Amino acid sequence: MSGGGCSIVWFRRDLRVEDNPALAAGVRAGAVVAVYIWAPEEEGHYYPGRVSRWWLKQSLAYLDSSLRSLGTCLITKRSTDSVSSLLEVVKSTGATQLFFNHLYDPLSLVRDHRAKQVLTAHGVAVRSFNADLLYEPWDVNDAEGRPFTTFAAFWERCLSMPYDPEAPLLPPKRIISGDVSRCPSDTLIFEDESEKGSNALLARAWSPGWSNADRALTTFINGPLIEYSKNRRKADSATTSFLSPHLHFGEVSVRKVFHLVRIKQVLWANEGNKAGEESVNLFLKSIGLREYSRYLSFNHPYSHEKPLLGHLKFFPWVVNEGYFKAWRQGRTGYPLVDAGMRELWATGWLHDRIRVVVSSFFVKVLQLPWRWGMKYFWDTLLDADLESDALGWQYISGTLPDGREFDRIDNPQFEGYKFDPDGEYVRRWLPELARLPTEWIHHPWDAPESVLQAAGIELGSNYPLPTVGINAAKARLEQALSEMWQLEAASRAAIENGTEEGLGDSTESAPIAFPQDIHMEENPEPVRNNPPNTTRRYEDQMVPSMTSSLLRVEEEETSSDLRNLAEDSRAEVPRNVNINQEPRQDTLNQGIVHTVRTNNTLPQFNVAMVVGNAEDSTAESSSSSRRERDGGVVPVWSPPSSSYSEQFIGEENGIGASSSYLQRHPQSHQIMNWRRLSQTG
DNA sequence: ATTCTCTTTTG
DNA sequence: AAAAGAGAA
Repeated sequence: MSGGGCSIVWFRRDLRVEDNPALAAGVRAGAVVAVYIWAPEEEGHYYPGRVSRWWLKQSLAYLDSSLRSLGTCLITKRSTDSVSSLLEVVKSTGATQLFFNHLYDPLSLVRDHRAKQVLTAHGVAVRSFNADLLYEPWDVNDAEGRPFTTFAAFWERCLSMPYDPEAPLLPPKRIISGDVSRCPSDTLIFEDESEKGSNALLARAWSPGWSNADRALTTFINGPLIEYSKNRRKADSATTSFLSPHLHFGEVSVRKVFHLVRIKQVLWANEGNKAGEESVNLFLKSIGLREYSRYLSFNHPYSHEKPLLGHLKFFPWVVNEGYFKAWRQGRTGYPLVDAGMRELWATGWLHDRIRVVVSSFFVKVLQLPWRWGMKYFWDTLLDADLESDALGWQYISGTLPDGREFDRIDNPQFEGYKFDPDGEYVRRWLPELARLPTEWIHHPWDAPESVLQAAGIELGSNYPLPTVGINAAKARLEQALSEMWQLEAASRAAIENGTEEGLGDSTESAPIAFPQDIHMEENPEPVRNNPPNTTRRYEDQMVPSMTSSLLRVEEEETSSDLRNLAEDSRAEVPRNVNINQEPRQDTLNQGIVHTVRTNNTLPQFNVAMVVGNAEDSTAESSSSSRRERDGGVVPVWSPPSSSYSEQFIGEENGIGASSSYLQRHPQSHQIMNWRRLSQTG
């Protein structure tokens, strides 16, 4: 086919052979070298947690064997710098092209852009594709062409785009292997000795790998999907799709999920199956939230460390590592929260509802800094995903325009009876409460002494009393808010007087650091799903360490480099390049629709486009390639041009904030509420 | 029809 | 927590 050397297909979080545009492009172009580069130091703080690494290991092995059955193998490289490793692979294989699929987290955006620059400079043709989303972030804009800032509007737009998401690609029938005789694989180490025991148990519950993902998808769509809406509020039932870890690593493509679900949707709509339709809409909405997390991360690349709305800048967070520890250990004294936290630690999994419960408790009752909680989720979740993690915690913390109101405190006792009405979930994960009657199971502190005695519970020793009472939390929240207002007023006055510039900024832009030396007792035997009659005392509950033991010192440099880079640059400011589009000829089924879109002006916001290697593009378009529109485009960051805070937070005083995010949401509910509150308080 | 109450939803 | 919706009186 295309002359010259082979192409590298760079796998990242697209560990599948089906509907993988980068792989398809490589196969079309001739011989393929499939590469995975393990460079966790590049992730800085966000070195993947134990269970996430376990999954990755399995998934890579699976991908390797799939590739082998197709005629090639997966080359694995251990690296501290992905781009240099790519160059080495280029040198040792004589590759002339590089294909990969887009990622949207801030680190990847920077790294992938560099990869493109460096390899292009070395004469390698680089092309990248959309494999992770229904629509590229820069394709979804409001009527004025600006990115959406609320989920509902975003998702509505996605569902009414003038062209459908791409139909999934079939897996290649066979792959011609490039010459890898001079490109040996490194052995990748994903777990240390202390982790092996715990990891062994994960395999009982989960099967990573793309065809397992496929099976999970089919099972879900043909089974629980129709009941999704009815069952979604049960903390405990196995009615979710369980697709999130598969989706995180790209073992199954969202586009495939979307298409299969849509088929059901049409079917049920025809049958007039109301419940089915509602279920589909709800499930698609959760897919939409995943899309939105990428969208947000792309448009606001600091959303994993900075609040999108800056109005909490002066909030006096409770920096109390004791609270943090109690939360992690599942010893807050609120049964639903504790059950959730123990399930999380034991299994790496939590139902979405319970994620909301425990994180809301964290932010509103304990009033701990949300990034701690976010980091802990990152460290412990099997489906840990930076973009979703950030979206979730920002939503809970009320720093999104459409997030939860900040002064809303959810009461875990009431939520307990809502999501776990019979207390079964609590009994499973808190064996010490197993004998408590349902009447008291979600608020043992109210139970009569005789009841507690009969259940073998001694509050304060057996099971803790509430760490913070709900009423105390409410009081403290009010007080903290008025404190915040005072601080803000002071800061505003200072700025108006011109005496002070960066007071506020320094507060918020030096975010409260992660606790450094929280090393907990690591228990070699992981806590399993304890049968209710086991009498395990809470002291036995093990807790993971916050800082990964695998982090090395040299990494500090890497990560701080990256952080500096991140701090100085900001996303966007498009210099829009019109992209080379001839109307696509879709070999499958959507050719006509696409002409519409190609005539539309291309995105002018948020992303600078780089036209792909010209020679390559033409070669592609002359063949009947279906994904050529993605092929030439790599999202690119423009060089640093202004400080972060102007762009993303916007100074509340309005100075020079014409384009500020906050100003686009002047009616932000939080602020209204606080004004009211501070007058009374 | 109108108000009141209970339920559901809220990213 | 608050608002919107559904259903009852």
